[in-house]
Amino acid sequence: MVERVNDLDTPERRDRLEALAPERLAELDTEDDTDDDPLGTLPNVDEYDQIRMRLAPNPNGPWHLGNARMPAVIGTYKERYDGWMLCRFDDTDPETKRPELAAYDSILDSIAYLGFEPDEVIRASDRLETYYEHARELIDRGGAYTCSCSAEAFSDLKNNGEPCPHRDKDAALVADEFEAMVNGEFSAGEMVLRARTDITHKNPALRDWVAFRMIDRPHPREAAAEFRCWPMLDFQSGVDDHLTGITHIIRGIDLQDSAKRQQFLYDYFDWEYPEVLHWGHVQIDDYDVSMSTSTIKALIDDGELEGWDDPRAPTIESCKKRGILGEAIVNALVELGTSTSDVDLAMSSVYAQNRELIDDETDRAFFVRDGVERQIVGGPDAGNPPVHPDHEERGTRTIPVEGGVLLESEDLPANGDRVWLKGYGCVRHTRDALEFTGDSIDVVRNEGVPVVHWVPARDNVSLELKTMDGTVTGHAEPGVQSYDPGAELQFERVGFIRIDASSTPMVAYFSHP
RNA sequence: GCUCGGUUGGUGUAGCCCGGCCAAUCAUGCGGGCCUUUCGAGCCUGCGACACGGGUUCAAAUCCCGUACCGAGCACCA
Repeated sequence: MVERVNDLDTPERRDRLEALAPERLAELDTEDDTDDDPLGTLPNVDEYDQIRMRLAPNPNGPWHLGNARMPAVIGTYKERYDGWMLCRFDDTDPETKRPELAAYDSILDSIAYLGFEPDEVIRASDRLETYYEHARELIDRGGAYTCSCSAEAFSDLKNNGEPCPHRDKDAALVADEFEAMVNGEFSAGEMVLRARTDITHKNPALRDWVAFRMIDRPHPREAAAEFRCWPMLDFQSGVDDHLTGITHIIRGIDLQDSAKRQQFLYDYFDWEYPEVLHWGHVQIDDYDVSMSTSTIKALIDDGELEGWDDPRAPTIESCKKRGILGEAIVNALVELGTSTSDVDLAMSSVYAQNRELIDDETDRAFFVRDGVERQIVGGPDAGNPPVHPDHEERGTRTIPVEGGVLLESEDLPANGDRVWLKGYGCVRHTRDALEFTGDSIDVVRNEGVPVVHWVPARDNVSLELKTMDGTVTGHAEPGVQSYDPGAELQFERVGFIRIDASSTPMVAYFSHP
């Protein structure tokens, strides 16, 4: 029987199924409604009235493209499920990953550039009292103890699955010592509060982790500068996720054990842990600079990069300068999905997305790098290429040839050969000039005459083009002068660019081919 | 050392939970062709992948075991 079914082809099976069980066929047909984004569905969405997610950036510097993945994916899910999105600054380390005051705003700016707006913004450093209250509650429930072991001494015990002497401390003493921590009566390293998990747990990463520690250096935010007793990420984030009603957490595989650690906390408090997804690290091709906040910062400090918006830096600010839309970045990042394995983001994918978004609206212009000058002999006074080849209604540009033209040296034909100056006509290279031939466009179609871009030798605009490989100087056609900073153009046969400054020379950033 | 996770074409991804519509999706990339006064867009077309070995099964990308490789955690970082 099974073999006979296997022998049927798909339409035959459908026919048989329709005859036997039409309702099952309808089910099959509706199973593949797909969304317009490539992300998978979130787990158990039906169990929640509202999907609530959070971005949890550490404000220790401006964002790079990897950081953008969080708002790109979470923001996309928010839109799909009509959910709620929190931006929570996890700024609880004034020492090792010290927050940078300017980063709070710059991160919010980057999120906005990507096209998203958090429904609420909070800072962990505003919430210390809340964490203290929960720590007291945890101590009351027997879930934590103060410990004055050195990090090394505790690590040795822990690795052998042995408790430290402080583990069975009297609850009242724990409470007192914790208040002393809160009051700043200890210095860094002298005392911590540990979560009591399972000191013999087979995974050593979960054994009695630190919940609070002392930090001597004041927090850079004035409002938080007086505190010395700071929660660790697992405690702070665990409490906040519950209090803000987060239903779905998405975070990196480096935090794979976090949920397991925090589960002990949730058990003590009798809370329900949110759904959690982990994704791998993102690497990026095409850049020589690694996608790491600290690396980029170091290169800027050393003068290797001009700043966070240097086109060689894989940052959001640099993309913005280059005219790469936030939407293009988001589309490319969303395409990466949320797999747990490490992924490479191909910049060609970002470029393809951006091209699709801006191509139709972007005016065309000529830009000649390292120009070779030649006089034009005979022929009209000016060329008139279209503003956009697909939109005749947008008109034409007027580019004079009086006084000669500049061609890219590679485009200058050999003596005696012809070349078609785009928007002007066919010319022949004779000794030291270009003679207008009056040939029709058929010579391009049938005889293989190359088509090249050009600019007037005199009436042109000097322009510096900043690219990932350094700055290129050259000359643009006169009309480029009239574009304001922020405008995007396509330099024909060169690529898309964004005008950055109307100075002399003008400054533009190269977007992509 | 202990623990946890991963491996689908050049890149990314879908499918895996619930084995059969999978001779494996879509995008990007690269190659051809058409069109074209761009190296852009559009249209047509081609290239190219289930890490390896066993097992279960009528049937395995999908389930199980092992191997290899990659990654992560075992911080008083996030």
